[in-house]
Amino acid sequence: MALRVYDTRSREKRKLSTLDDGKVRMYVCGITPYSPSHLGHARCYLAFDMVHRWLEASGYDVDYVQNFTDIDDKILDISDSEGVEYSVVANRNIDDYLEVMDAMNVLRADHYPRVTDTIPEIIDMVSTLVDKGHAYVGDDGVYFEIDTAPEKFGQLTGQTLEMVRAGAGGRVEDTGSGKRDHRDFALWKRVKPSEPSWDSPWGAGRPGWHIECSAMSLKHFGEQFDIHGGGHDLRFPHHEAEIFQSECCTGSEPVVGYWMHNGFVNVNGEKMSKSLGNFRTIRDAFEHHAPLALRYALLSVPYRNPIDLTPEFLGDAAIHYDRLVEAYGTSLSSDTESNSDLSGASDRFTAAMDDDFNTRAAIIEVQKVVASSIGSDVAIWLEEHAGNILGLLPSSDEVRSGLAQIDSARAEVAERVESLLVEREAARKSSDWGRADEIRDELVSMGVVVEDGQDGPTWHLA
RNA sequence: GCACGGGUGGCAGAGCAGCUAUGCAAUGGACUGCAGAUCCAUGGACCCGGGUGCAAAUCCCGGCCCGUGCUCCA
Repeated sequence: MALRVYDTRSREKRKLSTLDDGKVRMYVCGITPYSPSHLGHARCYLAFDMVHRWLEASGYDVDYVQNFTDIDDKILDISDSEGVEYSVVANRNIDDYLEVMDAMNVLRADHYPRVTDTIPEIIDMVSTLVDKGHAYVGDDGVYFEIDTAPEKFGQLTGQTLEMVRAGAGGRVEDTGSGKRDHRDFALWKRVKPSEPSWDSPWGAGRPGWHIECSAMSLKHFGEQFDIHGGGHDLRFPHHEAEIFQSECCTGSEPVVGYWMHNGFVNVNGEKMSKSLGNFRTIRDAFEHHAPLALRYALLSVPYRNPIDLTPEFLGDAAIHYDRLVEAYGTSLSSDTESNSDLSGASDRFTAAMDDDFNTRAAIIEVQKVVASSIGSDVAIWLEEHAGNILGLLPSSDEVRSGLAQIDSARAEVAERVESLLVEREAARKSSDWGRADEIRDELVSMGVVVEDGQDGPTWHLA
């Protein structure tokens, strides 16, 4: 039994083997905070939160770094139009991000470095690349020269230099004017005096898009680390650019042991994007779905597969989530054991998670336990597996206080309900269905649902 | 065009050589004044064509179709 992780670079699941035994250094590309977080972000950071939790549950000491790209063209566009500092826009959206992630039980990373706090390290890295001949200074910035390390090209996407040359077509002219080759990419962009900028040996400017991740991972982890995560779309060019920058700077390779990429979110079968008008923020989704029900939905498909968030899919997840919480609550207040085979469920759960974090298969084990048993041992099992590992449960205190609230709400109406039910049973006995249904309607209007069973009626709050 | 990932029952979605996936929906039954809930049971699938195996959704070859990427993107 060993954890196997799919690595985009080698295109296979490999047994996890880390640089230091028992320790995992994990870097995940964070957000560019130019807008409120959307469902694609939810999928990505929920996936890596799950990875984080499973690694720790498996006994690893995890050092988890996730950056904020807090200076960028889109942030500047927004701050210009609002007439505020770029940091106002960035901080507002970072706060939004952390809030919605907290609501979905995402554990905090150990470090959230920002580009604007990493400028000296970025400048050092660019300087080294220039000194080593991997980068050159053009008239509008500093560029990495792909032809100095062509063997590193295509490690994550399988593309060759020729393919990208052919495929880029008309877009070539739009990219930096100082490039010698369109496949080269910017390390440092010289900017207009009116824009926020930092001094550098190449003039005032700001970092290119890819360099911050290389600089931050080098700063926090050193020359090599174990897991690098991010969205599927970042494989090229962003992550391939990181390989160039990091490995050419330090000379150590591979910079990353396992490249992990999560699949995309579709909405009703279409890729979620602003141009299609089906772009949804996490906050909007909270209007219709409990944060943890949303988490349930997003974890119920293996992280590498695309996921289509249709109303039916989200509705199913909400049903399962409610059942899970109910079973947990009932089990919490039980003082007898279920006598069911929980160790078999544990084994299958572990095997599923060890197989490249197959949360779908793991959740099925949770569903089976939820469906089949109630007991104090079930409460403990659910708390560990559905709660601590998958992060799908509110805390036991929250569940208990939720139950207590329901109890007190029940107690408030209990007397009235019981007397109405007595009256209704009398009506039913004399086959006065009109009167019986009238009383049931009255109870419904009080928010009480009546269910007739073999041993007489039972009721609960809607 | 090139690269990568896919095509599984009504729907969603695992499995990736042999053993009921699962959930929702459906059907039959129990219960039932009606409703609801619950319980039991049942049917139903692996894109097409070849190949290798005792055995193929699962491996190989060839098609067809879909998604994503190819310098905004998690």
